[in-house]
Amino acid sequence: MSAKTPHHHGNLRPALIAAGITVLEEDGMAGLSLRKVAAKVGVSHAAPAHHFNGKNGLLLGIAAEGFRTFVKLMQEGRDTAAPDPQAQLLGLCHGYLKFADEHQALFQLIFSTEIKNDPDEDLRKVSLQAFDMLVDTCALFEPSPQHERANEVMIWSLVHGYATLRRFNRMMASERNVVMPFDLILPKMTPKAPPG
Amino acid sequence: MSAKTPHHHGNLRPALIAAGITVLEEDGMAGLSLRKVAAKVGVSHAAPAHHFNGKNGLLLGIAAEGFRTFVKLMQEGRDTAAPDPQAQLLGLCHGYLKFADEHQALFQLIFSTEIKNDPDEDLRKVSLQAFDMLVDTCALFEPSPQHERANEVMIWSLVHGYATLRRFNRMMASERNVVMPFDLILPKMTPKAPPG
DNA sequence: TTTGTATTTTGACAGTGTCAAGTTCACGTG
DNA sequence: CACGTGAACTTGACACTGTCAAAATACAAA
Repeated sequence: MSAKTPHHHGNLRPALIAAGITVLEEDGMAGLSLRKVAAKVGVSHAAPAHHFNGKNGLLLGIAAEGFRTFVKLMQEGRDTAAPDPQAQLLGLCHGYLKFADEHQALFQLIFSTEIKNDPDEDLRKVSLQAFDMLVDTCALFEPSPQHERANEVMIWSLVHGYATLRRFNRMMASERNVVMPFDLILPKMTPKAPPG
Repeated sequence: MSAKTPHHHGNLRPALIAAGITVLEEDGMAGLSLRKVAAKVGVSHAAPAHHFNGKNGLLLGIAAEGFRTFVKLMQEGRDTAAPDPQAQLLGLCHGYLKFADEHQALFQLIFSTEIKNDPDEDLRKVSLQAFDMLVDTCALFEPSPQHERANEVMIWSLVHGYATLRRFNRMMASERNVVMPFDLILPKMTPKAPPG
């Protein structure tokens, strides 16, 4: 249980994840290598593989960390919004879009199939946390008469697709730039309790 | 202009793209390498790089081909649907989802930022073609009073997000599997001409 | 045939992930 | 205090990757 610097470096795991995120945001997914991360932290080239059981493990660790800031931004979006359901939902979505904008590589990574999701309980836990935020916010509204979860699926699909579309549109850099304020395409749902 | 087998192999470019797609759908993005594609076609390891100006070029070629079958499936979705606007839009979306389901790696590739979009005119052209299909189908409906393109953006966001969400949900394999028929979350829009 | 040009091959290089074997350190037990 | 014992890390090697320059090949035109 002692938490003093144990060996040459110390607690490598979090340092490697942090360095990995830095490399990812600087050089993108293609520039992320175990050896570069190792060099950035100042350890030998094979050290990361030992801690994460291969590159996939490092990606899992980075993705879990990415989900954490994802959840954090969505929470901040809600916290800074008015308490009525519509504003809460809009705030959540703004946090979602902020994450997609400011952490493009992480956003792509956490929704990527490049990672083989081993029984990494941490990642699954924090990803369900993100989904829970959405479910909780949608619970402020009347459920769709057609399907109990239709609201969640619709909102998540909308915001996720919109975030990806914006990225893609910017990437293609066509003259047809159709990005618009997100609340313009948010559907109307009836809140459970009147806003006051 | 002569199209006889010119050299050792012949028209390598399309063969390499086809092999690349095969490798991609079998081994995923991680297993796709220039050398493997070259071996599959039966040429030397450096031949692909010459035709595509590096790996990124091959990815551009594969992505363009992916967009073509993407457009094809959406077109088929419309063709096999009733002529009224709602059925046409639903058919288009079913083609969209079919592509995402049956060509997962391609779907991920064409919406990925891993590709540096050089002035590859072919890719941009065919990607705009896909967007046009959506615009044309949405043109069967009254435009949103708030913004001229709100319908397109909303529909594309919805269907794209839904496709990704399904993939992600399946990947995470949580007990919370919320996939449902897509038409349940399609918003109501008023068609321009009465269906008949 | 000769020339010319596009196509393909060959060989080399640095960088990658992974594995096996070694080294170094902290720590608990005698 | 000496001593192992095990975890953290290093070292060295291997196969594989993308890229490049130079050579060899094949076809078209003259």
